Amino acid sequence: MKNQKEIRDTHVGRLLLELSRDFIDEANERIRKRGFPFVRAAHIAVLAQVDENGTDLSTVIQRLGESKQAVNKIIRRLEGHGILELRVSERDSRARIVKFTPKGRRFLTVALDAVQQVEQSYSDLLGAAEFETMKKRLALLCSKRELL
Amino acid sequence: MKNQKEIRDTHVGRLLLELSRDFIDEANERIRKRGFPFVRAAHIAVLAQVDENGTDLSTVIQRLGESKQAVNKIIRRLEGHGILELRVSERDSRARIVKFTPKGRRFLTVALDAVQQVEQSYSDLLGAAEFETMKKRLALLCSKRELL
DNA sequence: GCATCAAAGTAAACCCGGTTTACGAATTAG
DNA sequence: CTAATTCGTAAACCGGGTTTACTTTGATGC
Repeated sequence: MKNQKEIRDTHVGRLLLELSRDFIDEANERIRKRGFPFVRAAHIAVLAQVDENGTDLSTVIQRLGESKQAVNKIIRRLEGHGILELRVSERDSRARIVKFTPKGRRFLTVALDAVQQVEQSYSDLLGAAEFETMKKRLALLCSKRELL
Repeated sequence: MKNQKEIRDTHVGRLLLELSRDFIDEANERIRKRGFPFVRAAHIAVLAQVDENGTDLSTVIQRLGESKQAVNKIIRRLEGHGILELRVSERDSRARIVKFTPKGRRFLTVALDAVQQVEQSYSDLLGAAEFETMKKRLALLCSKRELL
């Protein structure tokens, strides 16, 4: 029989939120130190949807599930930082293709590096085996929730 | 040997972020339907730091780890919605005490209810035993990270 | 007791990321 | 060809966060 206080402190939503913030903060700090001081959480979310060889703006937007205006703002900002570039599609002159610039590709490597480091530090804290099964369950939960 | 695409899609930061957002969205939707349509993620974070019998504003702020101005804004908004009230401390006339109003206490019950429902739905998806061990590991990770 | 310093809270200006409403321009369907 | 749809942009706004600066009150040293 849990009291209110206990629920508030220990429910899984709080744990997930706290850890996801910690993860992002930790990763961003590493990225900033390696020459990209402007990095923000929102950037990472967007960049994760841009493929190596470029992606249609509209599909980036659709994958993120936010309004096209919101995504556009972030992408324009990243363009301003020299990470992304936009080209007009040959197929459809309304459409835009989002691509990494050379600097953007460097950014990407740094970012993925940071992510792996933080992930490793988590794994160290928990032990590799336990960490892996935890991760598998998170992934399972994620995929099941997507189906709604 | 993972390729970049694979890392981007499967690192634990993404899983945590996705799930925590899903959890909050799900809980807030339930809360909105039960008579508190104004609820926002930031409210919940703040309210979680206010005890049954009231808490010093300064300790709420300190527990949240954000600037006092930011927290003040949220609290004023919650005051405007009739959820919280502020009183001057008897001990220190600079200080303020944050308390739930009667409506606020109703809100709290609804919110905790919603949280438990969502948590239960997660547990159902994963199986109770697996869910519990996952949660324990998340909590462990959380507490170890706090120590820095 | 007083001067000084620290702490609590507030105010204002600003930034970032998201929304809605509205629109132009290009493509597709009928 | 016309109509409807899709792609992107613009502008106004909101919520939540920051920094800088300030008042009021309390605590400390002397």
